[in-house]
Amino acid sequence: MSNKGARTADSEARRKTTARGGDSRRQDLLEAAASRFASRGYEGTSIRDIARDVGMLPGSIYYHFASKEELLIAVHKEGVLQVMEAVRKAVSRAGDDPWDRLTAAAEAHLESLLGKNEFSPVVTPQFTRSFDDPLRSTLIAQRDEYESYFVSLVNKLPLPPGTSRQLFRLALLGSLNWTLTWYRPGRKKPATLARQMISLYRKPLDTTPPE
Amino acid sequence: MSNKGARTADSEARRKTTARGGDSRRQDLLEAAASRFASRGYEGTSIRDIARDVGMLPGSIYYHFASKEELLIAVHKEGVLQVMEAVRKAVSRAGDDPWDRLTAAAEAHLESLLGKNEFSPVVTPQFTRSFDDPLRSTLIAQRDEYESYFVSLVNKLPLPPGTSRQLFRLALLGSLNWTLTWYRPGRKKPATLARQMISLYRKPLDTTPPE
DNA sequence: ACTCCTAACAAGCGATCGTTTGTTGTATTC
DNA sequence: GAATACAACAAACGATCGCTTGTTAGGAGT
Repeated sequence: MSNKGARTADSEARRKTTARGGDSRRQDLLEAAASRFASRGYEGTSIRDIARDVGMLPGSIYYHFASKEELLIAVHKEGVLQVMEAVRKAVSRAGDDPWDRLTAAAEAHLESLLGKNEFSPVVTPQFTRSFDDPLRSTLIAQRDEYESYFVSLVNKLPLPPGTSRQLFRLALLGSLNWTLTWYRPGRKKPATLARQMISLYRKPLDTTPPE
Repeated sequence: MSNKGARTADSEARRKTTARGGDSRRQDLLEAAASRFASRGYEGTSIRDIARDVGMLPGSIYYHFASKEELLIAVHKEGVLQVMEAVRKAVSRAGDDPWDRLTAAAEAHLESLLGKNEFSPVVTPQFTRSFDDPLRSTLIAQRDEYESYFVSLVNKLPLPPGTSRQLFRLALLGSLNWTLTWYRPGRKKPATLARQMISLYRKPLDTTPPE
């Protein structure tokens, strides 16, 4: 019970800043940056663009973030967090069957990737590709924490002997993530898409009779 | 030595320019731009970067290409052409079996995507995503010509009734193209990867007995 | 009341961006 | 040998880039 009251809690007090509303401007900046990064890319987005979106002068951003790069890292981190929480929650709602759990994860994954969430496109490794190594490693490390969750889901799957679980995971994630390039909202719900993609794997597509 | 027969071929003479080497500098520019675009992205690449790579002053590029955007379009076009030729040739070498033909196409696709070819990463739709509409439509139109070839290959496949051929095609291309984000050379050959990915679809992964 | 901190504004820094313009050496053509 | 076309150089244009600095209005804590 070493809760000493206000003395040790100065770090928490600093996070709330103005007491009412929290650091809402920081969140505004994160969202505006995520949206811009997702649609125009990192290099294609200027500090001035983001500032204009939130109604702030360019220089003022540097009160909240030390650099454009740190803003990117924060956006990426927030994105990983949001997707990971959505997936974890969906899996915990699913039953014990390993396929059901993987399906629930895929559904939640696609829903946050294609849904209203502006952060998730930034999280994709394809986004990370163009950076070089101090920054790149940081982003990959954040992302890996999420990806390893899929490893454990796939490992629990009863698969035919000789099947490469790693390859299956990468192939499935590829199919899912690739929807970002062609999906148009309205046609089919993301969750439906995810379920259908998984069932493509479960059932055999080859109808030619073995001899 | 002075070939006199080139009387009527002034259009061809114009393409070769200096007679020795053809328009080799234009090709140099295309390759340098492709390599930069692939590794740093379009916005992350400056005209000065490309000029330095080929040993030329920045302004000189504008003798060969009217703008940075036209250079991108030319790079993209060349990339589509190279991949399409490789795939067409591979398919024509394959037999009549629809699965064999699709497998051959996937192998060639992955080989040029992951191999030494610097152009192919630029061709991926993920690269196209961040541009806006006059340019974006141009690139997508170039790419669609290639993608429609896969449509015809998948359409010839004997699939179980009720299977969405469109979804299967998109899922497969997703798995293949996503390798760009995780593949590291040396571990496994691209062609092997392609074959294994297709076989993931052909055989059922679900081993739970139906009741 | 008095500090102190927060969160922003205002202005501008040097660097780099895509692009333009004028010029020049060098082959090719007549 | 003169005229032409090619393929590049040299220099700079205005715009925009990420970022820095100095300042200020207004709450919060004591």
